[in-house]
Amino acid sequence: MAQDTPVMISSLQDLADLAGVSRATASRALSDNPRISQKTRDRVQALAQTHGYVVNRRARDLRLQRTSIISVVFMLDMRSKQHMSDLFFMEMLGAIADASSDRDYDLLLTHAPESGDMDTAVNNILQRSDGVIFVGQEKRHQQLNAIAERGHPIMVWGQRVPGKRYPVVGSDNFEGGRAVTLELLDHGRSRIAFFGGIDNPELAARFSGYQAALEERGLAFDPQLHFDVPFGMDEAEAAIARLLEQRSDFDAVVCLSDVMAMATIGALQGFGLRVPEDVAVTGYDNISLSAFGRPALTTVSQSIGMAGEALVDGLLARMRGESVPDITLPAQLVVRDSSRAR
Amino acid sequence: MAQDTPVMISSLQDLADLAGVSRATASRALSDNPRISQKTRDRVQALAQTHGYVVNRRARDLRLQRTSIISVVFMLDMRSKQHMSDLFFMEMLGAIADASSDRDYDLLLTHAPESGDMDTAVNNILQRSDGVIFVGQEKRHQQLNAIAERGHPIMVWGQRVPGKRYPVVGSDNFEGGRAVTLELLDHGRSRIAFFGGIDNPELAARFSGYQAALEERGLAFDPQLHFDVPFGMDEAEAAIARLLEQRSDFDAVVCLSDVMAMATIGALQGFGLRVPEDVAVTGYDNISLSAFGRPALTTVSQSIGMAGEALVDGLLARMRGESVPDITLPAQLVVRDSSRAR
DNA sequence: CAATAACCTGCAATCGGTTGCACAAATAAT
DNA sequence: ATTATTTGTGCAACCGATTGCAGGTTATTG
Repeated sequence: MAQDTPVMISSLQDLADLAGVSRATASRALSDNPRISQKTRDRVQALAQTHGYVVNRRARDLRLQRTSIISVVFMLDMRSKQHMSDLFFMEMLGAIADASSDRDYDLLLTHAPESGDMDTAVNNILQRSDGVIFVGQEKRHQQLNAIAERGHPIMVWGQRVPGKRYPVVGSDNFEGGRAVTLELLDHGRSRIAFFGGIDNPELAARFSGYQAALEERGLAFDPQLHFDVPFGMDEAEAAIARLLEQRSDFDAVVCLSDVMAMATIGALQGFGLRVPEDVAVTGYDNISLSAFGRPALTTVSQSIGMAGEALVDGLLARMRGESVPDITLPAQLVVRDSSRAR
Repeated sequence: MAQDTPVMISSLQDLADLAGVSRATASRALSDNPRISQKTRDRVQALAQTHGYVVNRRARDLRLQRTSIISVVFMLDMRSKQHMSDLFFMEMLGAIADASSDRDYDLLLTHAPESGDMDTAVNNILQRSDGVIFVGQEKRHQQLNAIAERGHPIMVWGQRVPGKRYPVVGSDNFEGGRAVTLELLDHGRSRIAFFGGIDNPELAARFSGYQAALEERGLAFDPQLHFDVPFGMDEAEAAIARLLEQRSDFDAVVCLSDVMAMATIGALQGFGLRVPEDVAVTGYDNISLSAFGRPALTTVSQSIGMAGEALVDGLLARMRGESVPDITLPAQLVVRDSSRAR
């Protein structure tokens, strides 16, 4: 169990001494610099290996004028109570963490500044890290543009909005909204409500997809069937319950998130309606819990794992000064019980 | 003086030049060193303020032989498929992130090494950070002891196991298990099953609480009613479904986690049993979704926010060389519909 | 007015690496 | 054998802070 480790080495100097070379040579040997003979390189590297030497990243970073840290900022809309507990964000964080750790970058979690003072907050963040990934663009589009224009490397998870100056990775929200609506339309539903605010670009795109689907099937969009339901579960369920007392002239509901869909199902059932027999419900995000409700949730899967990688790789490219194309990941319909009576 | 010059200052040297003092004096002025006259301190600090100067943490850390980073390691049991998507861990991460950011430490997320080679992994982690918070001790108790004995600052979210050499913060798992069982017993249930493996100290403590409650009410513990259900939702639901085909001679189920409880409710309902009328179900963790299932979940709340603070503060104390007492946070019963027929 | 104490401030070393440049040794060309 | 190349290493400056120690002012005292 105790593998006999020889001398404990902590600095490059120690390693150099041990190898009988200078610090400079040792450094180059470790980084496979071709100017160092193969023999020396091998010897130094072997020595480093057996003595468990690893470079001090802070020292290296200091010299190289970088930090080896990527910041992640979640742009949550506090007002609407959408917060970290929204599982989608958590799963996204996991994906980004995996990707950045693979690429030898540390991850720094940061709050989005609640109020408007984004600038100083972002400056602080940038001083501590080499680049920033923003998850969600919310209504901060202008601020993101300003940051990008100052030349700071950033990537954004979000939607391609016109006039943006930063690269985004996003899923095809339009297509997702369209697909889920078509699924309902093509299985006998005709009065399809849409639950959720559309006050940010991603949500607006899903809403457009919903409208497009209706149109494709020759149905007119009825503004009465769009309800601005808050994101938080508590508020959502209460709001939906209130809504149901006034009207229930729909046979399906497209929800903006899985969490909201679960709240909706709860409210419907509490109101004595059966899902999906009386009202079909669909979610969005395909969070891991969505398969386990009663009924299991029909939803749209965003490729979160791919998103994490694309965001991190894109950011690294930005840091190298390269330009990065926008990426749209496929949104995939996942059909489960909540949309179809068996 | 009162003239604002938006000169961008990046190094301490710049600031010193601007103030007409040496780097040394500027450094001391910023840290309120009493050896610097009040007048000079004020002037330098004001200058730093107006020019938006902030120290380069990497440089400072290098000099001070530290990193200003706290690592968090989630000790997930990969075998049992309990993973990051378990919401409890996510909420815990959020709490730790908040606490450490308040204290000006960055957070480094790390995977627990899947296999046994914990030592080198931990060495790597420790080289990058000043201390480590382990969330969950699993079966790694010995390894944690070894790390602590080598003098590395660590804190563990877990249970006070005998012979441990590291400080823990945990919730009162015994009391939580006891409380939830008593709740069931005192509302008419008598054949109470226990779902979940007890192969780590925290879970074992909950199980002990369950047994203790039975005993208090004069009931014998029936080993037949303990089922080792896997943690992952897919596996859990499948396992429970299989189980139900063989037997259902119980009127209540105590589950080890909320996620597992949701799976259980799904399986029961799928089997045609009503919850809570036929079988009452309780969870553990009080994750934010637990209030919204049908029925809403009776569960035990662990004070995650407090836990995050206690873990971070404890770790900082360890880093200062202080000794830290174990902390047990209260486990609070949260009664909802899943345990009581209305 | 000179001597001593009390205060401020700056010099320079240090943390642990990376890298431009100079130089010595080995090899190739004349 | 001498000069021109190539090749392998080392010297020393640098990244941006902190801090022990010495030195220069000013205030206090005899």
